[in-house]
Amino acid sequence: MAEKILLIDGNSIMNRGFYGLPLLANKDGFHTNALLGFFNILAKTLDGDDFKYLCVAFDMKAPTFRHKMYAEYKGTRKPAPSEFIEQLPVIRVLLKAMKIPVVELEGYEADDILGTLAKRFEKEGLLVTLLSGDRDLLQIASDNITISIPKTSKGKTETFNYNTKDVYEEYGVTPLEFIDVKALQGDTSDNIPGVSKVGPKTATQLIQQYKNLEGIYEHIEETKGALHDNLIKDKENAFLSRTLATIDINAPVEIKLEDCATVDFINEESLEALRKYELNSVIKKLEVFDGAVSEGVTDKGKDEISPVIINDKEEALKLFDRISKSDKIGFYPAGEKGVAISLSETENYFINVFFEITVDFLKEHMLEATSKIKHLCAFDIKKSYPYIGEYREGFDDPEILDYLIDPLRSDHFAIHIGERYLDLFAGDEKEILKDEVRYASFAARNALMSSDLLFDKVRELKMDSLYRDIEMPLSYVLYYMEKDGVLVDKDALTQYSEKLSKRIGELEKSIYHQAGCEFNINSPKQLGEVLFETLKLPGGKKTRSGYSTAADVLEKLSEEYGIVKDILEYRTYSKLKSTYADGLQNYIAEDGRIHTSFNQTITATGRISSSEPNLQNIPIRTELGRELRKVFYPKKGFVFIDADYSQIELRLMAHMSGDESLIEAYRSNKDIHRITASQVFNKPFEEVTDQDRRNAKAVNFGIIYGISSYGLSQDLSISAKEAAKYIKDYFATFPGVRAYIDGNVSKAKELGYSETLYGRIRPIPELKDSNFMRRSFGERVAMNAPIQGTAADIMKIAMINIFKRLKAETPDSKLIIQVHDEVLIEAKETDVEKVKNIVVEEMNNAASLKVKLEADVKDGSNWYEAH
DNA sequence: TGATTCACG
DNA sequence: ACGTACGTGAATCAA
Repeated sequence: MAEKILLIDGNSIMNRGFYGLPLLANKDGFHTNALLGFFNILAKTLDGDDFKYLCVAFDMKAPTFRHKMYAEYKGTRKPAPSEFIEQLPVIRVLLKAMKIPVVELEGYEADDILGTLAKRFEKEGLLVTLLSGDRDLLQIASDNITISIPKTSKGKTETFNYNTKDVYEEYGVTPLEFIDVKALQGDTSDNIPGVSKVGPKTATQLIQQYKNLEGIYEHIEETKGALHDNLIKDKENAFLSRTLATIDINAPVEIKLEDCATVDFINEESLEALRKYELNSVIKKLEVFDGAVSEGVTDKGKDEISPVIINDKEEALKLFDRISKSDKIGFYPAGEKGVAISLSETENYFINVFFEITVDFLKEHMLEATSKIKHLCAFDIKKSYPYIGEYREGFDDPEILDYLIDPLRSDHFAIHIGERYLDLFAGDEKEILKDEVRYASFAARNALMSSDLLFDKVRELKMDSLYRDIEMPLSYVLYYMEKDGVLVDKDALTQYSEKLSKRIGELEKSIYHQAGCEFNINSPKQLGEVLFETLKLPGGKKTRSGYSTAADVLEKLSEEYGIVKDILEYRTYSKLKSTYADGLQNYIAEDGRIHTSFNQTITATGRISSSEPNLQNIPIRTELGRELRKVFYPKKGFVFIDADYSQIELRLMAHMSGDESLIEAYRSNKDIHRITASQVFNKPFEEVTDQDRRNAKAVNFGIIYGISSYGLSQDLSISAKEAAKYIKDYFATFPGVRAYIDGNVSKAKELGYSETLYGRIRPIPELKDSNFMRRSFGERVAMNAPIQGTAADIMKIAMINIFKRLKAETPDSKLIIQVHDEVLIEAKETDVEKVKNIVVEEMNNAASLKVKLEADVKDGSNWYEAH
């Protein structure tokens, strides 16, 4: 069996990677999608074949200058985007670190280098695979040289392989004849003129008949008409084109075969470099290919953990004693299985739930043993509170720390922190998560080892106060809210569901009747076909998968077409049924209550999110949906108290911009949208119409979201021009607002992130993007994030204070739900007034701003009444 | 698994 | 000129 070598067209494969993957970036905002794509294709090619040798060739010319792949983009020679260019030097650095040989030659394209090497190594008896996105290389194909062309879309790579016969099957000519075909047809993007009016079909046919250019011109009389004339006229061009199209297989490449031996991709130097660009998946994918000739460095970073397993009560008690004498521990509970404890990098324990060691036993003794501990570190610390007691100074959660450092990431968990900060590679995350004991052990130890490191970073970013005074105390509040949960009336939910079912059945019938056929109304695809093809309603295509059937599209048609009206109603009803009426049932626990998760490390802006189930999107905007809130009710002897901030974001806009007119508008204590309308539209307050008010309200929202005339025009169903006028008038009225949001954008562009009043950061890599759409998105984010984020910060402060005071003053009353600017409390009937006062006071005083914060409060016997 | 749709702030 | 509002989570369909 002959030995195999893999030759790679570096620029071309980078290019495939770049356009095949979304614009990924590491946390510094440096784009990495071409790099990642390159290595994914490499790994896929290496997988399932056995290459002993490997080498990558690059063009020496600037990518803006003339190589075809950059010009593939529509004939005109667009310069490659900066996001791509910045990755080119990096791939060279990475390959060098990975000891993968790179060949570049002044004045030669990668094609020439690859062609030369392919032919040379073929002669030496090797089997050659040439990996490129460029079909020009097909002329090199032979029985021993395979041209491998990967196609990447949506992250998935498919590869097409060509040897002589494959080229023949697809193009009807041999690889060598392929050159002459191209000489005839030309290639505008490659500056190859070819022969006028000769395209792929004619070119192929001519070559099939006459073998090559010489053959054609020997039998030139056999050709007829315009083709004949063009062939004669462009004869010189044809031969010139062939020269241009021919890959040079005699380039002065000096690399020797032994230099191309694959040794170890993953070594200390490459590990560091790959991590810097956060290409961790690459490490995993490529290290498996090292093995054979590896020098043993690969295993160095491999993380194995073998905790001491404790099944014995006496042993457990001894460990609890050691814990109580420790200054610092890492902890992670594994549900019903036991707990993991880490005393140092190498002292790791797992206490099994076993025989007389029950979960309660563990809780009791852990509480005792940790009661005086100075420093306790735990991922997802909410889970640990049953074992470690109320939050206090000295508790750390690396997950929260990492979230503060970069809220855009979605991997703040133990395994990833190990990889990113501790150089510990535990292996496949999914595998580890299956083994709760193993995961808990990693989590306990990694928490212990990473917390200080992460805290230092947070302190450098000036978020230590945000962390200590807001996020950590809040984690305990959230733990309690989850634990307490909310009562939900299961029977009422069932009744509601049945009511919906009835109407859904009627609508179904009516829709089928009007459509003249039965179909799946829930399938946007089928629905689109029925509406726009069968029934031929106006309203064309929108998405790439077919017709858009979104509500805003259908609403335009609902006046005129009964079926559309029914469909919209059907949608509303089936949404209410599946997501809420039926969906919520599955979450009602033994105690009759729903215990949602309040997630603290998810959102980009600092808000909390709620899941399993999401209690932050319970319907309210329509009466039918709002009814659903009646199923949330307080336990006997209790009432619901609901408080929400009145326009907190707009008030923050007033405060943070310092705009005198807006501040004054708030101080006047009049309806803010009406007063905005009066000032922007230049009318006396009393003459403002309801339509004026609606428009002003939409503008106010737009301002907070990062206004654009188009967005506003969509919202108000007006032209972009009219919307632009509104915006212009708004900024003329409130010049301070404009200065402020412009300042936000330029500050964010400078820093790479935006910031809240309390120092929370949100990175915005899109601001550096060369793509207009993505960059504009970044700008809107820069306008919105400080406002939305500050509102979130303030609500968190209020929650902490409400929690404290309820505990001290009305301990039976509990904070149970938060919906961004609203909190719901299950309060003892006898405490109603007290609780109302506490909540309003703490919400209003959570921050002291240039305009007052105002919370509205209400009580009721269910959520419907209280809000 | 990703796209679409829609519930909330 | 480019094509859009900011932030979430769940259900469903169609690969």
